[in-house]
This record gives sequence, C-alpha cells and structure tokens, in this order.
Amino acid sequence: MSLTRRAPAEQPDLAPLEDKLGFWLRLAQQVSFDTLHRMLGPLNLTPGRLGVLLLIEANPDIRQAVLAEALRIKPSNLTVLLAALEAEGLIRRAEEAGNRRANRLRLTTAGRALLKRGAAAEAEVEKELAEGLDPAGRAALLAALRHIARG
Amino acid sequence: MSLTRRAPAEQPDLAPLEDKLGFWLRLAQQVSFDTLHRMLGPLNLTPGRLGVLLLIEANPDIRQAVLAEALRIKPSNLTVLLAALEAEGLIRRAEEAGNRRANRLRLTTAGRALLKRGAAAEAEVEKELAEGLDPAGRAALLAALRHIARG
DNA sequence: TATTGTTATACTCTATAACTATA
DNA sequence: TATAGTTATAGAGTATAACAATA
Repeated sequence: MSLTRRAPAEQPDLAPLEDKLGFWLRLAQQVSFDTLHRMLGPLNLTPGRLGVLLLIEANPDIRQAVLAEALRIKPSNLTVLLAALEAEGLIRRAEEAGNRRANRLRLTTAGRALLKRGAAAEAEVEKELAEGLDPAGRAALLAALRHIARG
Repeated sequence: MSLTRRAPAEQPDLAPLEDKLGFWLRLAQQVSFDTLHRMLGPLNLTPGRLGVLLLIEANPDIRQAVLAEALRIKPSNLTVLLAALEAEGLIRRAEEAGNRRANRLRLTTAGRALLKRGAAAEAEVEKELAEGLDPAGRAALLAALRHIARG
C-alpha cells in the first residue's frame, strides 16, 4: 500500500441520493437525450423534431394544437419547430378548408424519407437504453414511467 | 348524441410514442422537476440546491470537485450554486489546510435547519412520485433508472 | 506543469404574455 | 368574444473555454 496522498481517492457517501427517484430520473433522462442527440444529430434531427415527424406520419392532417398537446410541448414552441421543418422541406402546413385559422400538417416525400432513417436511429437508441433489461423489465419500466407522468 | 362539431374532439393516434423510453423518461422527469420545484420553492430551494446540502451534510469537508462529480454537474455550475448558498449563510467554504486551492464545504447551523425542512419536502415528493407503486415496483424502477444512467 | 476553482458565455428545453388573423 | 397560431422573451439546466491562484 502506498503512503502518498495526492488525489486522496475521496469516495464520498452517496447514500442521500441513492434511493431518490428524482435524482435517477434526471440522470436517466440525460443519458437518453445525450444518446438521442448523438444518433439523430447526423440526420439533423433532435428528439423534438423526430417526435413531430412521427406523429404527423401517424396522423396526417393533424392540427398544430392537437400535435402540441400529444407531444406535451407548448404550441408556441411547436411553431418554431414546424417553421424550421417546413423551411427544410420536410413538412407542409396547409390552411384548413373552412377555417383559415387552423393549419393541417403533412409530411413531404423528403420528410417521410428522413423519418424512416430517424426512426431507425431511434430504434437503436431504444435498444441501447434498454440493454440489459429483459422484455418484462422494460415493460415494467415503461409502465412505471407512464404512471409517474400521469400518461 | 350531438351533431355539433365544434372542437372536433380530435384524438390523435399516439402509438408511435407509446412504447418509447425516451419520451416517457422526458415526461416523468418533467413531473419530477415540477413537483420538486413546487414543494421546495417556498423554502427557496431547488433540486440542485437540495442535492448540494444533502451531500455536504453526509460528507462534511467535502471538496467542490468531488461534490460536483457526485451530483453529476459541472464544477463551473457548482461554483454558482455554492456562491449563492454561502451568501445566504447556508454553507461555508474554507480553504483546505495545506492546499489553498481547494475548498472544504460545511453546512452552517442555518443550512442544517433548512436541509431538515427541505428533506421533509423532498420525502413528500418521493411519496407523490411513487404513489401507486408497491415497494418492489419502486425498487425495480430505481434499479432500471440506475442501469440506464450507468450509475 | 498540473490542479482547483472561477468567470463568462452559449445552447437547449421549457414557459408566459402579448399579438395577429380569423371565426 | 373566443380560437389558432405566432412572436418575443425569459428562465432553468447544462456545457465549454479561458483564466487566476496555488501547488
């Protein structure tokens, strides 16, 4: 054993955080976002942008307010996301027939193509996050998260 | 049944998000932060500030770099948190004997008193988050989150 | 030269309020 | 008056780089 004591190897007592859902939710979510950004970044996608594309594909002609609520983001923030996606030619906003206030959203062909690649990247992320969890464990985790999120 | 069709009750297809760990991690963490801020706010605490107090109490004379790593925040951001906590008389920073670069952290009496109230509030939050989960389910959730966070 | 902490700054995600235009 | 969307702005939380003081 060494008697040198530079870098005293300090291993603090982490007990106060060990059983805190709040702490581990924060860390797990950070890993999730980091992984998503790493895998989606090369496609010029973010978690938010991918969510928009996913839900528009599943809900053609969805309205912005409905989409924002489904994604659990504010309409004002969705506006910014959509403006960029439209400028990049990935989605189209069309006035609703008979109600010129409302916008109906659709993917373009380019949007559909990019979504395909984004969804594949996202599937990799999900695999990476759940690595080491058996299907039952993963399902239980999802159920618990949904319960906490009141979803 | 009514034939009126204002507010068309649109219920979009949420299937693409339903089984995504990334999505539900984000929502659960948001609920966690919201709840923490709601319960800690009246004490002028935040999740980050409470974490600092908790770990200093468990580790008297801990160094900033060690504390930052334990909390998984950057030293530069910890500096800001600590400056405020010290200005409010909740902690003290003392130069390490024999190494005037390093700071050793301690709670003041006021800090200990506030921590007591903060910890109680935090315990309520944990109860609220885990409400409806049996102890085994909560333990499994914690283990899964820790696994994802690689902690 | 390396370590400890600090400062300044920037970026992302989120939230609120005030506004336009339609209805 | 109420609704759909937009704009501007602000606040957390997080990250990086350059720096001062000390070792």
